[in-house]
Amino acid sequence: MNNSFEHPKPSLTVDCVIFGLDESNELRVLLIQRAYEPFAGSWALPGGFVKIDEDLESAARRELEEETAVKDIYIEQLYTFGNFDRDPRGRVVSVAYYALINLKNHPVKASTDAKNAAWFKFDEIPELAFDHKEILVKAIDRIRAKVLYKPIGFELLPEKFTLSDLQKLYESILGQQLNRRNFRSKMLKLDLLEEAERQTKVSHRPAQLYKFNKRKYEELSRKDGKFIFEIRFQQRDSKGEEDEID
Amino acid sequence: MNNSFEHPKPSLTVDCVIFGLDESNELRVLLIQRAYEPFAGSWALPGGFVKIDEDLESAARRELEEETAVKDIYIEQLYTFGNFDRDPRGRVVSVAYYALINLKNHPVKASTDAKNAAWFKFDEIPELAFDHKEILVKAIDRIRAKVLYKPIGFELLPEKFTLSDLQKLYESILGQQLNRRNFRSKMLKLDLLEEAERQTKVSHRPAQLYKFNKRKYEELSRKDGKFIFEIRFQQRDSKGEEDEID
DNA sequence: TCAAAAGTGTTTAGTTTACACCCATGC
DNA sequence: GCATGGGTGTAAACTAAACACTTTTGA
Repeated sequence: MNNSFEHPKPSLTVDCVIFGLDESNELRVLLIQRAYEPFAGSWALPGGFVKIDEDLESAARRELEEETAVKDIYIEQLYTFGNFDRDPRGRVVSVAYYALINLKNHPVKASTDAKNAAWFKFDEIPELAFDHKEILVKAIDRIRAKVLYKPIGFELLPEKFTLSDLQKLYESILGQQLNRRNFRSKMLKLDLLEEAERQTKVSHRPAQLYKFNKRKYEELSRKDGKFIFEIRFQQRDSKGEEDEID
Repeated sequence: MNNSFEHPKPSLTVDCVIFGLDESNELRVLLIQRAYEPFAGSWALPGGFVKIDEDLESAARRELEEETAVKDIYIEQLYTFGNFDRDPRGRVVSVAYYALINLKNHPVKASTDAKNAAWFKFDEIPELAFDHKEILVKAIDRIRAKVLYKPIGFELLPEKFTLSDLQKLYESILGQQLNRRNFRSKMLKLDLLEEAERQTKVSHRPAQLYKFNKRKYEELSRKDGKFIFEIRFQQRDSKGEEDEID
């Protein structure tokens, strides 16, 4: 392959918005602290330049692993940011990816190119380098919309989880309290959760653990034209808040 | 701005998937016939190289106008295609855009870089250059999904249209027959259509013409948390087809 | 008077919402 | 024995689906 076009070209980068859940089932995002200029010391999304012989998604994975040690995850393309003034170094177009990961399976440590890597709560996000705030906002919008009609939330949880874990996850992504009984019945009616064992060693009634049956979900999506995964609640003319007080 | 990064860079292009409706309310896509190598003579999506000081969306608009004379339309980013072997000339990453346009307001003519430009029905799409077939498929998937929860269909219609026009549009995008009475009542219940005059000079009962009230849609989307635009039909255990025979 | 498309209402089934109390465990 | 979160059922309101005949016009 020759690659000798005449005209000047933009540089091409990838950036990754990685979401994870913390111990209390709150959504967090993975940021790195930049080691080099521009924006040295600032927090930013992990990412970097695409190599000439590398697919975009591979580049995203590589940069993510290089900077945070997170690897072997499922990522999805978010959007491409290409305003001509978005990078002080010159014309840089960035293809953004996002992923939802299970925080426990993917320990984070800062490595090459990054001074530091850490998980941030949404309400504690610092100023970010470049237009990374805009990218992050777009990613949040995307998962908020997507979680309603695709079972992406399960990517964030360990293999076995309780319905309360799942509900807190939805509440955290949607930024909205959900009614417990309705959440449970809607989720169970989808018939995509398999019972595992019960919890042990909790100082309250032990909860049922479930596993998400991904295979079944995929079969239904393929075969059954009528099957729709949908988790959406509307709240009738919201006068009273929350779940009732017993 | 300096733009002197050392490493070799991919080239960056934009491609446009433009949808329009023909006289019989069938969906079509705008293709050009390439004037130059590679793939000279092949049909392809309109598009071309991004200039160094040009935003991505501007590039998409410029290329579209250069090749097809279509201009002043609302376009939206679709996806970025960057497999390293997608272009025989070397490494080329392409940011794809899509748009839905009203065919009558935007006459098409081939110009610079294109031998020819024409609207194709979905079942008559020829072999396309590069990975443009894949881009097109992704665009169709996108509008099929989006038309269910955003009123994008109206972009395809003239200002005033009948409910039958609108229904045919939905049927054409979704590839599915819809029940006329249910379609009408669902659409009217949204309360986003304004009555205009009636049809004249048709050799059957003249239909009511409507205009889409975009302002009202936007207000409701902003203010009313409960408001959801949704046009989706499920068909109960599909035994009988079509509308009943009178 | 015919052809062609517009227009309309109701019943039924299914889904969504709202809501309050008892249960099981560890400490 | 108490604190903590787990677990459950139902009635009422609403929404979606199915379905057949009459109307209006031009030719």
